[in-house]
Amino acid sequence: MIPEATVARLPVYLRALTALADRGIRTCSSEELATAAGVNSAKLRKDLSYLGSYGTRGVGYDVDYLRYQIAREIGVTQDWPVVIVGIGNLGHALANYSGFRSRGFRVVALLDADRSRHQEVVAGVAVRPFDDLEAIVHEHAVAIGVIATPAAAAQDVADRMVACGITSILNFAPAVLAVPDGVDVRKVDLSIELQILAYHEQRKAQVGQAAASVDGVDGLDGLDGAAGVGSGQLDGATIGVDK
Amino acid sequence: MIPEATVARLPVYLRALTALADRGIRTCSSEELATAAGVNSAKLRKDLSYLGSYGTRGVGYDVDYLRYQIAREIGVTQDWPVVIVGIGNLGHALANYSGFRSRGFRVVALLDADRSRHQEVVAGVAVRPFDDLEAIVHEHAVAIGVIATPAAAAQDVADRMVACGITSILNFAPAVLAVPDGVDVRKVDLSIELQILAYHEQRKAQVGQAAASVDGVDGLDGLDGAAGVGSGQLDGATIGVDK
DNA sequence: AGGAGCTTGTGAACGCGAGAACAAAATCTC
DNA sequence: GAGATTTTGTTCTCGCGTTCACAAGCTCCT
Ligand SMILES: NC(=O)c1ccc[n+]([C@@H]2O[C@H](COP(=O)([O-])OP(=O)(O)OC[C@H]3O[C@@H](n4cnc5c(N)ncnc54)[C@H](O)[C@@H]3O)[C@@H](O)[C@H]2O)c1
Ligand SMILES: NC(=O)c1ccc[n+]([C@@H]2O[C@H](COP(=O)([O-])OP(=O)(O)OC[C@H]3O[C@@H](n4cnc5c(N)ncnc54)[C@H](O)[C@@H]3O)[C@@H](O)[C@H]2O)c1
Repeated sequence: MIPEATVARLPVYLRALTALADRGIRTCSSEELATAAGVNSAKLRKDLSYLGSYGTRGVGYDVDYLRYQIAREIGVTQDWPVVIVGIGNLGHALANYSGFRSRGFRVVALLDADRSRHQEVVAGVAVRPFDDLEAIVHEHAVAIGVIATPAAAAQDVADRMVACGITSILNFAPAVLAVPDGVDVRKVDLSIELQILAYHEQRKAQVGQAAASVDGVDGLDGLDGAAGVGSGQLDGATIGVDK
Repeated sequence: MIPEATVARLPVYLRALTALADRGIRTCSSEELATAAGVNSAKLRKDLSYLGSYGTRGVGYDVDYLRYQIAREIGVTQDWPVVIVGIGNLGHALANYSGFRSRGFRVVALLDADRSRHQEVVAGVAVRPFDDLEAIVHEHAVAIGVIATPAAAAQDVADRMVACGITSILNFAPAVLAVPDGVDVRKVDLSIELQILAYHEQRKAQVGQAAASVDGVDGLDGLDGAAGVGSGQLDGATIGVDK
């Protein structure tokens, strides 16, 4: 129903609205909200129009009301239980991350295959054996799992998650996961982000060099609009399994 | 020159090729590589065609040769110096992450505004005062900066980075950064990823409910293809500043 | 050497998202 | 209360990315 690109921006709007509300602002125009969210106002209005007509012409949007509507549409008015698997460097950071709870997610369990970690308590939650996964998923009706294990273990963990009934996975391991239809996978991949930056960085350097060697000394004048403009942030799909 | 969507997938291909090489495979078809990378083979071939004709018809691609060509195109045959600012929970994990060095990036400095952290050494790199940023950037010719501070500090840190000459920023803070033209910003936002999953999760639940109430008892049979299919992973642009 | 069998590289069609532009609706002014 | 002003919601167009389908080209076998 709602385009995927719009769904990806709704959380940004939600955050911007929360920031406005925190500053005591009760009403805002599409222009203001768009600036706060880092998009242009036409796109913002079109995105919001998919949810319904929650604005008032000539006035703008009621911050709290719009916030609630977006939150409801995304589904973060309720609390989502989440399990994190792989409590190493990254898993610890995630477990300690306060942004989870404040945005509608609750870490109900931390799981790790390494026995020596089972004594530990991170952010008030005990680290438990990976084999407890099924019991926990059933007990708390967990639908969302986070994978922070090494890449080699990621597919196994995903398979186990799916077998337990988890239908949404956030994967931090640099591995391509195969999952059945109906299971969503999103990946967060630091190295890929850096490599994309490196690519553009290299191009800037090349253009600079070429301009310098053509113009003579200082090829930096005409570059402002030429380098790194207009490129969006979009990643390849990793959802479902392709046939 | 190369479409942005393709640039974002090249690192995935690179990783898949490395995995194949590690398994001793010297040659692969577009079909095999596409499967390993989680995309379809037509897209893979088109992506690779932007780099040149590095395959052999009837045979496929030489794994090592293609790997080198992609690495060269991305710019990871050279080493990129990187600074990380904000050595808290997440900053520690990033500093300890070995995937950096193995993929063409070298952490040359860890910076934090908090004095009490300046004694610390993480993964062999000392945590230094944030004010050392300029000296470090100049000394090591740093072009890429990583922000792992709280959201409130992110814009300040970005401004300082840009002032020092950094032209690529990877931002982990949940904040919209405004930067001048010519500076690339990519964001990694955990909460947004989770919220996108929550949205789809909620929709699955709604469809399940509707089907159950219409079909009578068990509405789960016909759902396989209906829920969470074909949705890609793409995020709103955060590059450059919009006017 | 020549044909059969693969596999790549690309032209063309299609669908989706971005952005501009405008009409509809609310408030404000007098 | 009527017109001016502001701001939303929507239509339309353009461009990009994905996918299909096939011709071009390489190898192997006979
Ligand atoms: N550290 C980072 O900043 C960072 C950044 C980007 C990506 N990553 C990726 O995130 C993942 C985790 O990184 P890390 O630095 O925390 O690694 P880590 O080695 O510190 O932690 C991995 C944890 O997973 C556990 N584990 C291993 N196999 C398991 C299994 N089958 N089931 C359950 N738990 C298992 C290990 O016991 C360990 O505690 C890796 O795939 C890494 O590539 C990490
Ligand atoms: N921890 C996570 O798993 C996680 C996940 C997603 C996003 N994030 C985001 O990443 C950021 C860091 O998270 P964290 O959990 O590591 O927070 P943290 O509070 O543990 O660490 C933040 C660090 O930044 C330092 N800092 C603050 N202001 C600074 C400044 N102006 N200059 C330099 N350093 C400064 C602080 O001293 C601290 O060491 C936050 O914006 C958070 O929202 C964290």
